[in-house]
Amino acid sequence: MSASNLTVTLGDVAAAAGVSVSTASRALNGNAKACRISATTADRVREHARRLGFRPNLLARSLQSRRSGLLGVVVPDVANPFFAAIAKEVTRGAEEAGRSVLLADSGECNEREVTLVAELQARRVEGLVVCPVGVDSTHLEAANAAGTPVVVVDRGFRDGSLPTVTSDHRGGAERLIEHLLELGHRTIGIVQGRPGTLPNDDRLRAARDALAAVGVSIDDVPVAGNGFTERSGYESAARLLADRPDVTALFAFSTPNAFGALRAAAEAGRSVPNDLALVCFDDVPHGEFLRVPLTAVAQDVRRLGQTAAEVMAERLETGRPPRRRRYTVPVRFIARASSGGPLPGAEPRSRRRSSRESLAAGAPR
Amino acid sequence: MSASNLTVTLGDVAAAAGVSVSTASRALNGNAKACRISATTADRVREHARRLGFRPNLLARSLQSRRSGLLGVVVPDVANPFFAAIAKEVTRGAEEAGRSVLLADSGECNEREVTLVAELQARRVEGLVVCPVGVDSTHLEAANAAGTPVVVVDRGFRDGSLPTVTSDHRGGAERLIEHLLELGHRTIGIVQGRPGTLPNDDRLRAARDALAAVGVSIDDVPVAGNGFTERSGYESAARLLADRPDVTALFAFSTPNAFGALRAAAEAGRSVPNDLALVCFDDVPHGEFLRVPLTAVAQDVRRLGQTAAEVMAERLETGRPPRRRRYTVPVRFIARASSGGPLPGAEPRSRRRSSRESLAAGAPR
DNA sequence: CCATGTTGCTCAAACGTTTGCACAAGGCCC
DNA sequence: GGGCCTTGTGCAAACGTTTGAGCAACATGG
Repeated sequence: MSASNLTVTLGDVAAAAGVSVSTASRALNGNAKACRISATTADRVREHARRLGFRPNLLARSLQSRRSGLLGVVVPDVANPFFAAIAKEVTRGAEEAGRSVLLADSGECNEREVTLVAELQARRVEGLVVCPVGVDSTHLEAANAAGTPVVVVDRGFRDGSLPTVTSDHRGGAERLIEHLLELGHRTIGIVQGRPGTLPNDDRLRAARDALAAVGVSIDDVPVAGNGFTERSGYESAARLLADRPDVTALFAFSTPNAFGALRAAAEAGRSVPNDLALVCFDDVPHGEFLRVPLTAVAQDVRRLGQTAAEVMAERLETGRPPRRRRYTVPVRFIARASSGGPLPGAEPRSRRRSSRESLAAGAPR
Repeated sequence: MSASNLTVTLGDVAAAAGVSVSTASRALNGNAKACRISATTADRVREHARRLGFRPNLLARSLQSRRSGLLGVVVPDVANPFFAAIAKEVTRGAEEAGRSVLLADSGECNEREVTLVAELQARRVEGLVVCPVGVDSTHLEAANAAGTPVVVVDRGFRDGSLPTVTSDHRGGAERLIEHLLELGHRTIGIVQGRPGTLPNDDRLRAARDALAAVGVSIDDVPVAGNGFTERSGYESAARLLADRPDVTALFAFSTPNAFGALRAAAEAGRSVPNDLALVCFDDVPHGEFLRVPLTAVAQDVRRLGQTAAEVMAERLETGRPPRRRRYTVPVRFIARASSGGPLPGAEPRSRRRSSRESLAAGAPR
């Protein structure tokens, strides 16, 4: 009998209860006391609302209150577990604050991202959490300037004013290179992701710096790759291994990159880790069940999402600009089998700093 | 100069152009011709709109047109790649139809699902695509009856009227059991997911039927498990292996279940596939790189999502009830190493029907 | 018995659009 | 030169809420 009926309006409830619309509104919105609605009237209104299955129209409410209760989330690929996890945490945060999430998928296309952001603005989202494609930020800067707070996650922009949440790309890359150096590697091929994006370039720079610190010239660091995909990983690793047969280790910038490299290595007749060490940025779920468990640096995806949600929440609640411009989430180094043991004939380097290591290859947790 | 400004209203544009709001509205909405707005006026209005950075307020538009342009999507866990993929395809479909997606995460909690559906209805979504927790469907039936078309994906309900898109759970389970039977297995332990859900129960029934067809009594089919999680897989497999040392094969109902079973097997001192065969429903990405590549039945997740999107699109476009009540998406059987070779001493059964097999273990694609 | 305060409610404007209808001006026909 | 169609535009209502201001009725205090 009290099945919800979306066509019942506040007016209908008011009429049924024999009061005016305004009284009905106040009675239902809890602040009955403050608005001096008698308890009996309030009860009567509520009773009729229930009976008619009244559902307030949030569109109307939003229009009137100028608060849509909507948060826009834009990611390059929802199906990618990385972004899915971020979306999840942001959604959770938004819902805690009573907001709903409008999710959009840019498909790694900057133009689409621009369109989507405009669309979300048109829907009057109160804020935007964006994992940008990373090419251009003018639309995001514009939205931010126009009063829609923007928080950027993962891929950021070197300059500009947008608060940005990222993993510690530099620290992670440095850690992996140091690991390889300790094992005696000096000629390390880099299977990079999408050049020009902040995560990629930060990792690349950190890797080069770490190598330069032990005297490896920048020209002795072969680099290839043009995307975070398996295909790019495969092609660039194949090229790298063909051009520079002297590389003893590969550093892949993503797990798909690493899987591609793994295939390329197999086809080049180099077995991992015996003939070639492999490390990668980003961990793979169930990594311990892989034939060659991958030494990796794991990003704390949930914390990335949570941090973004928090930064956004604070901006929305206080109305202030964000405290900081950059929020860096630590990564976790996990040594597994793919990096192998020390190179024969290499004197192991001493570690410069300590760091909590994780379990070894394939150990059940 | 033409930076978008969300506070600029149609009224401002009209005033700037020296026309009435209605004229401005008609000029901007393209139907200028049909509404007999002169070309010069239309241009002038557009020019001023551009200059002022006018962005129509979609909330107002939605309210007036009674079409929110919103589609609600509810899944139990966005971070799960399976649901993320579904969300992606549905999002894509919605955007093609000019709608945006409101995404909600029920966290496998039925109560939460109920709340979320209500919330989405309050926002006047035009349709709901739901991967339900699967316990109860009254709220979904109610929404559907109240005029918000509902399409159910993955977990459905045995009765009721909601159009439902699922994988061919029965066919997949049957195929895996037949595979094991061919290899000579007769005592097959079932590591099930969440009992009571349609995918689980369909798979279970099909498995039992397939076994019964070759004379294995239902009492000789050990079953354990209470969730699609790794933990449940681990615990139930451990129990199964302890209680019934005679099982020669396990059928896990999800990849997490399978990983759990793998750990349990290792701890029980049984190596896969030599001492124990293992097959599972659901494929794992990069399955060929696993130490023990898993024989599996892969769901076509994208097609699940696409089908849901299509069914919803047709319902929304035509306004008709769905053509069918059940849409079944075929699965793909993939033989890999985890099911091992024929049992020693077993006469291999002949296949009853043919089916396209996929590549063998670990083959590069 | 009048000023004052409190209680309980209604009126009406506003949020930013869309859209049916009316209306003025001009051209055309007879 | 009056009727009529066409063209271009404006008025005002509507969508379903919220909310400030106003107004009776009644109690209170002097």
